[in-house]
Amino acid sequence: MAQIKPSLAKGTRDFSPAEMEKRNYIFDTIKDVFRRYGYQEIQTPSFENLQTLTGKYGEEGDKLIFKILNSGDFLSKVSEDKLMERNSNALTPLISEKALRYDLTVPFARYVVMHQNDIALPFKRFQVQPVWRADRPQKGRYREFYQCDVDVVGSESLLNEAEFVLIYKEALGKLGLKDFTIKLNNRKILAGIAALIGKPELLIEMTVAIDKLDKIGLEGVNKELLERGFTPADLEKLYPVITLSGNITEKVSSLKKTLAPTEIGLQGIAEIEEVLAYVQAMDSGAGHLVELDITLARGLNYYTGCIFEVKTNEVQMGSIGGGGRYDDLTGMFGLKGLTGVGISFGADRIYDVLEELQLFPKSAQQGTKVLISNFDTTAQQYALPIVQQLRQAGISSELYPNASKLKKQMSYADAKGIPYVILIGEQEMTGGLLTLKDMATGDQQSLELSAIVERLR
RNA sequence: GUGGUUUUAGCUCAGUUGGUUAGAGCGCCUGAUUGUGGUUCAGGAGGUCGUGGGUUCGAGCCCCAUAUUCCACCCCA
Repeated sequence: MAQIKPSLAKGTRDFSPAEMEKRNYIFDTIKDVFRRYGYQEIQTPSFENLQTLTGKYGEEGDKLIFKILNSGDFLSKVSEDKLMERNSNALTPLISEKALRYDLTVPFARYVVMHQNDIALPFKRFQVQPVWRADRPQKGRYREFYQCDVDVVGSESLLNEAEFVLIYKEALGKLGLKDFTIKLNNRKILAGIAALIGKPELLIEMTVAIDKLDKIGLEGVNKELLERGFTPADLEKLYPVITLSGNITEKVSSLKKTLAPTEIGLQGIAEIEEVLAYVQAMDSGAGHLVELDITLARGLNYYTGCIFEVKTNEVQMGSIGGGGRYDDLTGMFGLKGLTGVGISFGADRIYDVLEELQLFPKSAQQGTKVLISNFDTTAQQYALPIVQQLRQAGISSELYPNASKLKKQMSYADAKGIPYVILIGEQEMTGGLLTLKDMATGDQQSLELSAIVERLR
């Protein structure tokens, strides 16, 4: 067989042992918080029927879905005309019926509809799995990455939203992040603003434009709004909203006045206030993390109420989490009137942030505690029951599998960061005591196995 | 999808106007030490210069294509 140069597919990475230790530390920390808030884990398949995924993420999102070619001679069933048209978009559904999941929320909605008779509402689930996006990779952006989602369906209470704020606070705090902001907004406020101008149909255009405020400034936003179908008179009305400033209470009271003519806008503000009140009642220290940011839009089309986004202020990085309420996601699968709300942690970005800030604890690297040397076949035979006894005593142990030079075995222990080595040779086997070497200090002493177990446990 | 950028030893990187045999540090292997790693010393291996074309007497260096890395858009975790 012809040799091929080994390489990774664009936007993917291998995770070596040291990286997996750190990744698992992140996953374990986040999952632990999820469980303590009463969420249970599920998993769904890596790929779904293409139909399940398309049309949920907006036009841009749909383009980023990785499609899977049908099996067999998939072109034989396609008509000559379709092939000659050379129209990829028209051809795709004919040759692809499956796709890699793009996020965890839509598969979850599908899951809820399919298992509606088995689950008790409100249903609180979490899910930690990889998702795939055919995006162009760059810093903090991969084509395969893990999301840690928590969602609850079947409860319209804003207590859920408030708990998500606390989950963010707790999980990110446990991971060592000190300075981060949980941005909060509500789609109803955005709808209210659009209604105020009298152009509810331009809601999406409006949010996309004002979302860029911190990037392109007020003038840039105005320019973009004009390009997207708004008039100078509209900009006049938008001005006080876009340039909203002050602390969260000031923003709320200012918005109340501006949005007074629109019922939906007032409703959005009321929801924000309620969430904040819950947060305050549960943890008075969490309120300062929350910021009302009415320029926060979030692309995913299915959000209808509160929306979240989390940014770290310690390093330059895109959002490390986001989420929101969706009132009718299950409706697309035939189950109407079921509301849901959830958030997501971007594990890979959090990893990059922790790495940059050097926040991984030493204990995130727990490997083999003791290596037993291998002198020759006799010593190996002698060591077999010993290594098992150590393992049964809960001590991570390994017996070097070959009678290589001791120098090589010691180097192995050193390279792998194994803190202790047990030497078993002629002397030890006749004397009945084992030699325990502490790799950090270089000290050696002769001990009985029971004493070694005591010491290493 | 658009524009730019990167690619040379296992890793991080030098490499002059296009000119003999492509370098360094770290790592790796061997020995000093046949029962001892991490330090020290001596020696050694390892490269189709991302890939495919082209220009040239001659290409790591110039041109074209392509892949890849990172960055800015777009969008997002």
